[in-house]
Amino acid sequence: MNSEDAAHFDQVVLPIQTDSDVIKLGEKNKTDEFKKVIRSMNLKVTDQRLLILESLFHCHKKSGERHVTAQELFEKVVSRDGSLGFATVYRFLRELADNAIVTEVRMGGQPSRYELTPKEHHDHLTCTKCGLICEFENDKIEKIQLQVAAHFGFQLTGHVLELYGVCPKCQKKSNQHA
Amino acid sequence: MNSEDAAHFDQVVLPIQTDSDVIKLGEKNKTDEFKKVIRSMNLKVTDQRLLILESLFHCHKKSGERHVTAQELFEKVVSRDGSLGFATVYRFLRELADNAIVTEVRMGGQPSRYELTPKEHHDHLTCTKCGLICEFENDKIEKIQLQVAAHFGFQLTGHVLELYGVCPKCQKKSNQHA
DNA sequence: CCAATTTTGATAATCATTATCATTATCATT
DNA sequence: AATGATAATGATAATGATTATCAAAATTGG
Repeated sequence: MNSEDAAHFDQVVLPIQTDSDVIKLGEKNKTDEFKKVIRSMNLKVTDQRLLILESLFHCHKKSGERHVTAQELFEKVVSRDGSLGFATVYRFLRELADNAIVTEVRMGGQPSRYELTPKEHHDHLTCTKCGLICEFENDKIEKIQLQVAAHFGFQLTGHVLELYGVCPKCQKKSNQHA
Repeated sequence: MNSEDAAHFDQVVLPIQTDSDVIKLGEKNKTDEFKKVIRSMNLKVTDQRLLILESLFHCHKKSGERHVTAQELFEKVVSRDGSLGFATVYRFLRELADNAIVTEVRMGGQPSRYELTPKEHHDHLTCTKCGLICEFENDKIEKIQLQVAAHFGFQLTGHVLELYGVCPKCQKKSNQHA
């Protein structure tokens, strides 16, 4: 059930947004690009991995689905290849995260979400009720961080800023219940 | 293979203000104070809960142990009362967190850590070489965070800001080696 | 002290994630 | 194209943190 499904993925071709993609795709042969990505991690190219990358990339273009859980991704992928095991998805996602191709967002209590690593750094605002993630970026915060580090004599190498709150939808819900 | 990471992760070195505690203790009768805290949550006073609060407070005073996991706290507490079940610790910690008496810090993948909620919020600046943690606090960042949340219609409930860098000592070390 | 209500502790259940391992697939080299 | 060394897969069991369950024990207002 492996190699002949290649044609099968091709119907997923969508317009490409070049803003923040790590994986740059030529119009014609994205499969070749995905293969390069996989080889760049010193891994072997398999149909499963291509399918997973394909799905990830597909999500990446839809603004509401940019941060996927392993389960969600697994479901997407299984609908196209029913024999693909979820362990494969988890394993490959970890590999991708280790190689900084995807970024893992861990929100305590809720399952990790993954996104294709964007070129431009951004932080996250996460809903603690439903897991919705909004991305934002704020120059002022970045600058102050540098100042803080400097104040302690630190050489800043990275940071994690995660805001937690309740999204508008969930606020409405809890108001109704009350 | 996890517990030693946790230990070195938690060595907080900088300014610790014990007067900013939520629980104000008279020198003599802290038990009475703990009872008030418990009753303020509409819960009944039990020996277990007193012991847990006692232990939490004890940790709070030692700079290296401010952020405890439920397991760590359970172990401390069990050494004093062998019959105390860990479910009780988890339950009570959640109760305390719901009532904002303790603050839960969830760091992706790792078990939640709890600390007595300090009046003044602080963030962490962590050395990636030696694990040194400096606490800091910055009003500007806090305000911007509120603005960001408001912009998305979120009701902000918490945040994690972790800066990563190399501390002065480790900078010197790596200079010597080079 | 008593009765109504909580709390406790032992245990089982969840849920996300990992590890295991026999089977199958990949790919550099024939 | 065939081979074989190595890596990947998928089914399943294992793990680890946290929750739920529930009978027995403890608390507290009256």
